[in-house]
Amino acid sequence: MDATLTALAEPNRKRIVELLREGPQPVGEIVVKLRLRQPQVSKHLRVLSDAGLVEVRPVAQQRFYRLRPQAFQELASWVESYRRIWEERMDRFDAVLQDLQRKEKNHGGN
Amino acid sequence: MDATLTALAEPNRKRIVELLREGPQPVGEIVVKLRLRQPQVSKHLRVLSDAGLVEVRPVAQQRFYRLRPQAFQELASWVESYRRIWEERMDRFDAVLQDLQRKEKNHGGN
DNA sequence: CAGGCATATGCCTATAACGGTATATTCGGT
DNA sequence: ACCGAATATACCGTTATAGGCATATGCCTG
Repeated sequence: MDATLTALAEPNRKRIVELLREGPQPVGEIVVKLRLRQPQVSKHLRVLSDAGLVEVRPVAQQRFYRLRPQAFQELASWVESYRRIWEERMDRFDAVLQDLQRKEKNHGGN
Repeated sequence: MDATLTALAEPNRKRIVELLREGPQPVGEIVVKLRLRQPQVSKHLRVLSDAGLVEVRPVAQQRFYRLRPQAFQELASWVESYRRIWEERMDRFDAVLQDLQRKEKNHGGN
């Protein structure tokens, strides 16, 4: 998860990922479509690959990269774990705070 | 979205976010629970705040931070946009590749 | 209004990571 | 076996960012 987030945080890497949504692509095509230098693309793909976000399939001397569904499932379920945050009525901020205050005063703090 | 991902990519920042899942906390409590120095916590909170991931509410000289539901909703829906990736049968990697190859050969490539 | 908390900010240093260019590697075709 | 295409790796310089420490700011209490 950590690696996933780090990988996606880099703008060009995120662009690559978004491009790959269209389907598997060889490195050279990514280079052209995103106007990046080939070595940078290879490096970014390396990071994405280490993070488990993409995988490769060699075809002749080309290497096709595609997204790895599993990584996105995991990311999705991590984000889901925050669902309660926004489903529980969170606009009661002040009420919650007053609660906390009260508890502190009562028994000398947590 | 970019800012969101960058913010979450930093390990200590992610820790803060996960801690805040338990509810709003003043800076000092985060400092203690996560064993970080106060200035770093303030700085990380600044970044999280700029990214819209958290918001503050001052109470006396304390400042309570809490997660901002909206940010997580947006993150969730970004991840959701990848759902088709894993719902479409993606194990047909090779088939897809053969398709691509064919097209290239036929009309001199895209 | 002085003193003390809680938090934020400024400045510095170190390190990680990106981009650039050159080069190595792998594989297919002749 | 050699050559060229596609991709990966190595090395370098630069920059962004995190951590550390000192200090400023805001607010409550006596």
